[in-house]
Amino acid sequence: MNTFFLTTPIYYVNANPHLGHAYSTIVSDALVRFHKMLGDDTFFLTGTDEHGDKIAQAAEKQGISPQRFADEISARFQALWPQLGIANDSFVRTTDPAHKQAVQTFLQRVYDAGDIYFGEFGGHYCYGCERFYTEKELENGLCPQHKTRPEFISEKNYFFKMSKYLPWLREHIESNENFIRPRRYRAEALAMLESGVLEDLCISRPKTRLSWGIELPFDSDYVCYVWFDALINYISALGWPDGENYARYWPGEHLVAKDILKPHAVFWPPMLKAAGLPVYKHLNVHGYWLVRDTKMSKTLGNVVDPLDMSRRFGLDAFRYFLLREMRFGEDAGFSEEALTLRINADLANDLGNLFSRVLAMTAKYFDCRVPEAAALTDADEDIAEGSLRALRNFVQLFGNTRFDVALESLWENIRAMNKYVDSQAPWALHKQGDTARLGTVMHVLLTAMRKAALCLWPVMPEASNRMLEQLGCPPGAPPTTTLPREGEAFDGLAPGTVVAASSNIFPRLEVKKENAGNVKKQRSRP
RNA sequence: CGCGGGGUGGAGCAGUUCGGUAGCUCGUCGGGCUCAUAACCCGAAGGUCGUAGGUUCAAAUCCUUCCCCCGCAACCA
Repeated sequence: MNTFFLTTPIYYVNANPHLGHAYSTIVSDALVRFHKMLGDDTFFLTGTDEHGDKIAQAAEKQGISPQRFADEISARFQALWPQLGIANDSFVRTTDPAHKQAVQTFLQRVYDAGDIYFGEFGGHYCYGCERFYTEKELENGLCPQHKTRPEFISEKNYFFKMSKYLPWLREHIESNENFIRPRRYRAEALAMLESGVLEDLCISRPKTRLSWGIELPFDSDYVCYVWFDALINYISALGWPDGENYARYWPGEHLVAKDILKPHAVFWPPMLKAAGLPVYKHLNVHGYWLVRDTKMSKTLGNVVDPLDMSRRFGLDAFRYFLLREMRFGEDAGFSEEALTLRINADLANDLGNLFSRVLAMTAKYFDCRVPEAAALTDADEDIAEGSLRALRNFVQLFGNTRFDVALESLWENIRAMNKYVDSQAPWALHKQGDTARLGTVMHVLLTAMRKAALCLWPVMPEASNRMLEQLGCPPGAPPTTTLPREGEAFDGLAPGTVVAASSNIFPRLEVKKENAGNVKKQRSRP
C-alpha cells in the first residue's frame, strides 16, 4: 500500500485565519482525500507556528504572555478547520513540548555532525525594520524603508553550514523535474541558487534580543531562529526520531504558498540532509488570491473571510470554486461575482440540473429503479467511454496538482451527458413505448453520474455523498471503492437499485437585480 | 542590465515544453426542446494572440528590441 503524507504550512499566529490560509488547507485536504480514494494510507498535518519577535510583541501589546496569545490564535485556527470540512489527522504547535524536544534533538545532531559553528556576524541593523541590511541594500547608507542611518551591530551567533549543501541541492532540483512544482517555482528556486548570494544560515538569536523561542541545546544564551524551528514541525509531528508515524510516513510532501518558497526550497532540504534524513518528495507551491487585482491586506480592508463565504454560498460550492477557479501555482482573482457565476454555471445548471432531470425521469418512467441496459448504441458508447476517459484524466491531473483542468475534464463528460439527454430524448422514447431503449439510456446516464460523483468526493465531500446516496450507493469515504478500480469498467450500478425521486443539491443563486437592470439599460441604448 | 511571472474576441482563461486550421467558460444575438433548478440543446456575431523586427514553406508558439502589469529580493496562504 502506498503512503501519502501531506502538510500545510504551519500558520503564523500573528493574525486571524483568512482566505489564503483556507485555500492552502482546503487544497491540501482535497489532495489527501483524493489519495484516500486511490487507496493510499494517508496522513494529513496542519498546525501553527508560534515563536518569534512578532508574537512576543503582539502579546506584549495586549498585556498577556506570548504563550497565552499563541494559545488564543492557535485555537481559532483549530476551530476553523472542521467548519471547512478539513479532516486533518494531527495538529502541531511549535510550542508543543514534543516539538521543542525534537527541535533540540535535531539541532544537537547537526551540531555534533559539525555543521553548526559559532561566528561573528556584523551588519547594519535598522531598529525600525528589526533586521540587518547588507551594504548593497542600503540607499546612500540609509535604510530604504525608514531613510534613517542603521547602526552597525556586531553580534556572535550560530550558523548552519548551508552553503556546503547547496551544490547537492541544485543537482537534486535539476535532476528531479517535479521536486518543486509547478515549474515556475522550480525555476525561481534554481535562480536563487545560481545567484550565488546564499550564504550560511544564521540560526540563533541572542536571548538579550529575543527570548520567545526554543533554547539551543548547546548554548542556553540563545534561542533558535524561527524558520529552523518551524520547518522541523513536519517531522516532529510524526514523532521523529523514534515515532512509528515517522517510520511509516516520511518522506512526504509539502504544500505552501509562494511567499515561503525560499525556506522550503532552499533551507529545508539542506537541514534534512545535514541531519541525515531523507528529503521530502515534492514541494507544491501555489499563488495568491487577489481581490480587485491587489493582494489582500488588513490595511486595505479587503480581507476575505472564508467562513463567511462558506456560510453564505455553501461549503462544497466554496471548495469547488477554490479548486476550479485557480490554476494551481498562478494568482487568481477572488470575487463574489465569480463565485456566483461558477456556482450557477457549473454546479446548478450543469451538474445539479443533470441530477434533477435524470432522477425525475427515472422516477417517472421506472418507479425509481435503475433499469437494465440493452445493447449499447454508438451514442451510448460515447458517454460510457467519455465517462471512463474523464475519470482517468481526472486521476492523472488531480494527482499532479492540476486541479482546474482535472475538474474541467470531468465537466466535459457532464456537459456531454446533458447533450445526450437532449439527443436521445427519453420523453419521446417513453411516448413511443420503447422501454428497452429508454432503460438503456437511463442506465448509461445513472452509471456515468455515479462515476462523476465519486471523483468529486475529494473536492465536495458532503455533496458527493448526497449524490451517491441519491443514486442508491454507499458514500465515497471511507472508500468503498477506489478511483483506479472505477476507471477499469463502465459499471457500478446494479439494475433494480432504488434511486431518489428528485434532486436539488445545488440550487441556483439569484443574481443581483441591479446588474440585470444595468445590462438592459445599456442594451436599449442605440 | 537583480530574479521570476504575465500581456490571446466584451470579461476570465487554455494553447507556447516538441512551430502547421486560434479553443474553453461566462456574456450578447437568433432558433429548438419540454425530462429538469426560467435550467438544457443547436446556430451566429466577435480576436491582425502587447510592440517592432528576424528565422521559416509556415510563428500565439523560436530569436532579438521596446512598452506595460504583477510578484520576489525583508517571518503577511
